[in-house]
Amino acid sequence: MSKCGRKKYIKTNLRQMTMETIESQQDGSVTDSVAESESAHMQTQTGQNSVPTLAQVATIAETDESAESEGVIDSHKRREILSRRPSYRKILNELSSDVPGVPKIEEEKPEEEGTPPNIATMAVPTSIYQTSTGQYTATGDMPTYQIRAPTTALPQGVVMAASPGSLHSPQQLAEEATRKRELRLMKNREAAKECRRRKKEYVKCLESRVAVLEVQNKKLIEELETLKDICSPKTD
DNA sequence: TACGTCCAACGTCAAGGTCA
DNA sequence: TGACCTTGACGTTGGACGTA
Repeated sequence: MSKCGRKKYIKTNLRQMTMETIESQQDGSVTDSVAESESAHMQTQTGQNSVPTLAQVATIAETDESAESEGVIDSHKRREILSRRPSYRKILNELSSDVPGVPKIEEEKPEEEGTPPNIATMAVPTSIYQTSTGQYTATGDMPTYQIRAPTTALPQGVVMAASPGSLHSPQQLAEEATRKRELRLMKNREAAKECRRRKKEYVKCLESRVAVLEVQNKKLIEELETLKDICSPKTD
């Protein structure tokens, strides 16, 4: 790890520890604005009760504090409380059905739909890079890393097509497990990218909606003032 | 120019959600 | 019910930018 990288690693850990300390002392309030908007949205738009609101989170946290004398919320518990929310696509699509003008997050690209599921849909990057930590990335913007050429012309998933019943030796089973893991990681990699893209789109949409609502609010206030002026009796 | 800081993006893990 | 999907959390990285 480079010096800068190590420094950032230490800094990140310190920041994380600091955040945990702060959060444990803030009545369980959430500092993440995205999570805040999502929770608030969940309460107002979908009406689902599976995800606690901010107030509920705070209440739960306070209850925990009373239970734990030190007042330190277990990070795992917080994670359980805050972890699950509906997908951005779902939230936004529900929102768009309620409010005209709110764009929907589009479904998967047609080119992906045109391919068979699972194995054949695996998108294999043209260039796969291996980082210094052994990670792989397909961004293509890291020239300092050596290019790791694909071992075969076919996606790895194609090899996965072999039926498990044909595997006998422990070595074959191990290879199969490794391939399954690599396939899962690759799929999850792509899913994470897509998820982040949706999240950005979702946040943009919320921001634009805030702007629209602010304008509407301003207009209504002005209208109210005008009506007040009209309706109020003249004193002189 | 070296260094520090911030930020965006990434890969991975874990856990809840969804669906056949 | 198991396989797969989705997404928050975490750790890591590189680039941009300010500063001494």
